[in-house]
Amino acid sequence: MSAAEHQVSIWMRPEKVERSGPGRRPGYSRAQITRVAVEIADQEGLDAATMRRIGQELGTGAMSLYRYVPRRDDLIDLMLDAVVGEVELPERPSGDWRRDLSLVAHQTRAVGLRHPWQATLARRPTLGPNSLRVYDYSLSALDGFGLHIDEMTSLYGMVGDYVASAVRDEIGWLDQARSTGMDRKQWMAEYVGPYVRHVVESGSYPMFSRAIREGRLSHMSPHARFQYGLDTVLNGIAAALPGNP
Amino acid sequence: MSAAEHQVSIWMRPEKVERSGPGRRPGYSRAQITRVAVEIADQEGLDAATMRRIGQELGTGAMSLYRYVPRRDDLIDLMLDAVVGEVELPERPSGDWRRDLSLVAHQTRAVGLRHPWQATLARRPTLGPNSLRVYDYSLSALDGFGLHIDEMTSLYGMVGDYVASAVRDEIGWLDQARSTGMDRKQWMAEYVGPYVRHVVESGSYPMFSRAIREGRLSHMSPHARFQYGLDTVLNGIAAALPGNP
DNA sequence: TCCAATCGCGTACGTCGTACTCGAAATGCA
DNA sequence: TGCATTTCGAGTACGACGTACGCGATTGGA
Repeated sequence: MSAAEHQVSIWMRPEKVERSGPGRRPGYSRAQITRVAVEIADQEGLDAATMRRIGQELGTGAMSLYRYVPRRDDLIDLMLDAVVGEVELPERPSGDWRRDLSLVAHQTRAVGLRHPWQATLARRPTLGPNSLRVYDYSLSALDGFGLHIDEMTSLYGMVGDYVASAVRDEIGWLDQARSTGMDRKQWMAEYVGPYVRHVVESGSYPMFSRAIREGRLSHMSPHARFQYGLDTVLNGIAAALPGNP
Repeated sequence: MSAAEHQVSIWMRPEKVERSGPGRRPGYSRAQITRVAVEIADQEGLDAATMRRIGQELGTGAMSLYRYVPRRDDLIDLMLDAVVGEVELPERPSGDWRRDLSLVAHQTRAVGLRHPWQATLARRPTLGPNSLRVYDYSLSALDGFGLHIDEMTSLYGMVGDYVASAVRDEIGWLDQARSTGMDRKQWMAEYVGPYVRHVVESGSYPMFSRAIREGRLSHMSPHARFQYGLDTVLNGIAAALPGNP
């Protein structure tokens, strides 16, 4: 029982609130712990957000946190949904699906860049309230075209997958830049360059070589590159919507 | 210097082979270590593939491995490219792009299910030889339609992102089933059910509720579900190819 | 034969998540 | 008001982990 219980996601084990009865009152809260953990992770990376460190930042010890969160992994789930909460969306979609999905995509990217640690976490979709809100907004944007709910899910999935992957890639470059002090161009020239040149000259990978020689994507600004890929995805969605050329 | 050196990916630090000169000859190899690590990870998860455990399986200690691999993270890169090597592809694409990309997608899914640990690793695209081979095959399939190389890259990215995300999702359910002894249906009914019902009944997430009530995706077989999403992506690509209705 | 390079690997350090435990604090009820 | 009951805060401790360091064993060339 307690073995299976631990597998249950944090969303099904709500925080006890406003208990009435005897016993000391809690001095902290999930939200507070989560906030501190996010701050540490933002500044020093997810690995720095250890239980000990979070406790220290709160003026307490590591073990106190376990009154509020069953395991560190669950805390990370809380952190993920917390940052999704920063995605700013209107009450409901505008009616222009392309504009709405673009908004979600750009907002999600912004959050990702603000909290780089979340990009490296590939996990099952969280069912937290903020994630559900974004999901619902996005699917609403695709409603009204006569599509089956499963089609909408798949189409929105394309956007979500693209954004996650693009942000992951972008953050990879930022990390590289921060840890080596070189920007993308320098890095390419001084480190990857020789290796890539070797690969290209081997002649074994003609398309990769073309991408290196003719590709413009890697010379574009991060924002422009993101937009380029997003347009590709949105064009794919447009083709699936009846009545949209 | 050595700080930056450590950031360089494993692909730029090739294994010393066939050294001539004094010194003892190596008793192991990167390939051998990688193979053992993959076997352990397949059977017991990536966390079980510790340096100590890999050494033990080879009849040696943990520190011996560091003669071959700079860091455990680099070993994981090697493992990733090694399993991509299991993707079976013909010498060159057939000319039917949809068939070719489907093949890559299904092969990649098969590899992912065979090595579940790889799904949880979200990292920058590896530049290993096997990964390059799959990349080149896929982009070749999209060649000849007059598209710019960047367009091909973006279109193939949609497939890659979808497959990665779908496999991750599928493996999430398999893990859940293995660790709790329940299949997806049981799990839904006994654990997630009450929570989902609560979410649905809150009325705050109408599209999520519709997905729960009307959605057929979660009732389909994993293979069929994968194919459904893949078709959505491939349809999106078809729309981008000139001359393909 | 001897030197210098390389390998195998034992030891040890710092760090992590977290199980266990118990005194302190806060309440409801007598 | 005093006490029984319940919950919280947090110190201590354990068993992992990755890996820095250093040394003896092995090897080929001079």
